[in-house]
Amino acid sequence: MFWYTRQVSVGRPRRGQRSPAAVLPVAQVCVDTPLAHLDRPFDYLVPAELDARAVPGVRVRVRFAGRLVDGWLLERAERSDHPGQLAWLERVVSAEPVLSPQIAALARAVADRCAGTMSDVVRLAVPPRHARTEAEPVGAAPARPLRPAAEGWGRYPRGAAFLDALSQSRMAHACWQALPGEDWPTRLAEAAVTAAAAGRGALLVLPDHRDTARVHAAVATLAGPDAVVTLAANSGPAQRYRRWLAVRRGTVRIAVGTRAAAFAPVAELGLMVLWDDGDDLHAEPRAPYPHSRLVLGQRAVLEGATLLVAGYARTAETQLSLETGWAHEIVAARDVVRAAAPRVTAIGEDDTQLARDPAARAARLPAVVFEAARAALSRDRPVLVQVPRRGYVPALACSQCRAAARCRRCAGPLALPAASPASCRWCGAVETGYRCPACGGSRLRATVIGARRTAEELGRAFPGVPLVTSGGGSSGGADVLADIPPGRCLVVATPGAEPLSRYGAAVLLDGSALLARPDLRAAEEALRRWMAAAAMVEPATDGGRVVVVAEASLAAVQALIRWDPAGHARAELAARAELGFPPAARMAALDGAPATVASLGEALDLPPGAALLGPVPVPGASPGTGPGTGKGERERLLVRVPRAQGLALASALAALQAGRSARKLSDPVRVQLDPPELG
DNA sequence: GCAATGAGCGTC
DNA sequence: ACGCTCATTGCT
Repeated sequence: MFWYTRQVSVGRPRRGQRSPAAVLPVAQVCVDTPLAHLDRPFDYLVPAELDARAVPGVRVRVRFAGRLVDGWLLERAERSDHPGQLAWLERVVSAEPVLSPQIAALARAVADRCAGTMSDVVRLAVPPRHARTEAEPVGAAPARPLRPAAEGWGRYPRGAAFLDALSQSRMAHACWQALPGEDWPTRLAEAAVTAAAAGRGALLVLPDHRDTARVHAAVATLAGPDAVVTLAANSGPAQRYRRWLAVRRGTVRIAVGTRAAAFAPVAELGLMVLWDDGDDLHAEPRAPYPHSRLVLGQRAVLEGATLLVAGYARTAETQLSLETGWAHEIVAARDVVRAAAPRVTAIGEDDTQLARDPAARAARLPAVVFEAARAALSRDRPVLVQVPRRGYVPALACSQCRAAARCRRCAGPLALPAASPASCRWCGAVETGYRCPACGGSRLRATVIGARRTAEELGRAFPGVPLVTSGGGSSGGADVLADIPPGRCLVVATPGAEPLSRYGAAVLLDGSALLARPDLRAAEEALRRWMAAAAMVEPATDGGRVVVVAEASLAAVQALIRWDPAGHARAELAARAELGFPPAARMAALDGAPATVASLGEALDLPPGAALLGPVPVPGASPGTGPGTGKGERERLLVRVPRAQGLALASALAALQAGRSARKLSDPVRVQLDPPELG
């Protein structure tokens, strides 16, 4: 029961004059505080003079524990359940309702699933205000576009039905495996414009700016340049806010962007697209670490919009959504896939069958690689060479016979930490006098550097052919080549930095580096990157060839050869179910100081079926060497529960964090649900 | 026995 | 960073 009592003005006599709004005098406010135990709405009295502007969604200033803090007005109410006296709403920062009821509900749902706080999620969802931009006149909503023809979806048996569902605003969650060589930006644009033609909004979330630009261009081609905006953090605060406002105000119906755009307040949302959900750029690095897949999945449930998860490859998570019946698949028939795919050949790491050509022989090129490249160049086609990204720990091999170098003590892989002697990655033993057990050679070479060198050697085998490189620098993608000159050319690129082209052949040299990663997703990730590169190669019928340097017996290699992303995802999901790993189970990683982590087990009120694993050293933080040791040492406790207990696990972890923040424990514990990297 | 002072805590 | 509670202190 709420009773208005005139505030006794202690020290602030000027405030005594305020009176509350006549109707709905209570404002429920989400206060912007980092404290987990305060993650709930707080009630404030709306003074009569703020009545008109204090609408749900506006930014407000309130007095909270004495200090003025930011907040978001969630709802107006007739009364409060708070037994004490209410404080006044101090200020409505702007009239713009930036946190719509839909996005507020989404932020709450995402926070609940990630064991995070609503204000943390709202800060990810709502861009910083830019007052001058807010005051600019609002544009008129453009006319509805016409439903596009979209014949391109005809190659997929359920494609037409999917577009029909969109045009009738029926929900139809789907997972689409694009054919090799598919003009996927145009297909996605067709889907988005189909939704827009039905009067609904569309939101397309892509891993990086290059993909975003391609989809933006495809939508603009179909529906005009005013029909679409790109929401990007790299375009300056004014422009960023202006575009975001255009989406919120319904001036633009189609929005594209990277992971922050997953929260974009698109009006009357009908379609959401997530492209290449296996790309780790979709994982938000800021607390509470929501993945775009989770955000869009929650929105699909809350807002009744269709979610389309699309890519060449398929993740185990997406496979699970198919197997539970939540989504249906849109895939081409086997013979259509075969007709579109290049011919894929796998050669082992130690394949010593060198080419007969003298130049290729001098460059130590395997015959298959040389032949594939030569054939493509003779058809005046570019050749793509995919090399590992920087940052992978290079493994060592005998420089003479290329046999993998192994530790004498434990047979673990030898590696070369920066400016130090070779040592074992498993037991740490230092190897000084290496002798190859296969050929007696005494010199080592780094296989990853060797791959890069192979790319150079490839160039030497084809004198006179232009050689360009893309990616691989430390400048964070600034050295990525968008296009390449037409005609014959050798292109050396790191995964994700491949210039757009129709290649005659591709050589995938990063196989061993990718597959050797001690990560649960290594195989899935390798296949995803290989398919992204191989999809740019001409079909086998036109002579397109792909050579992957990896053992043909590996499942990921087989899936590439047969171009079978669905089969690989099925096997991956089955394997994870067997091991009790996500997405078959739900896991949480709790990172903190060793003493703290050790005590977390008892502090948790875990749901039934929960298991604790570890503690283990936090992956990525190399133990024993480097400056990151000592007091900064961190350990990780893993908690695993059956999938059905995911929400219960998250709420137990939120309660843990609330308890810690209430007790003012400064020593932080990082909680991450279904962490993307699992040793 | 009780006011004056200060530390701790919740936060509307 | 404010205002509340509650414990301690010091004086009558």
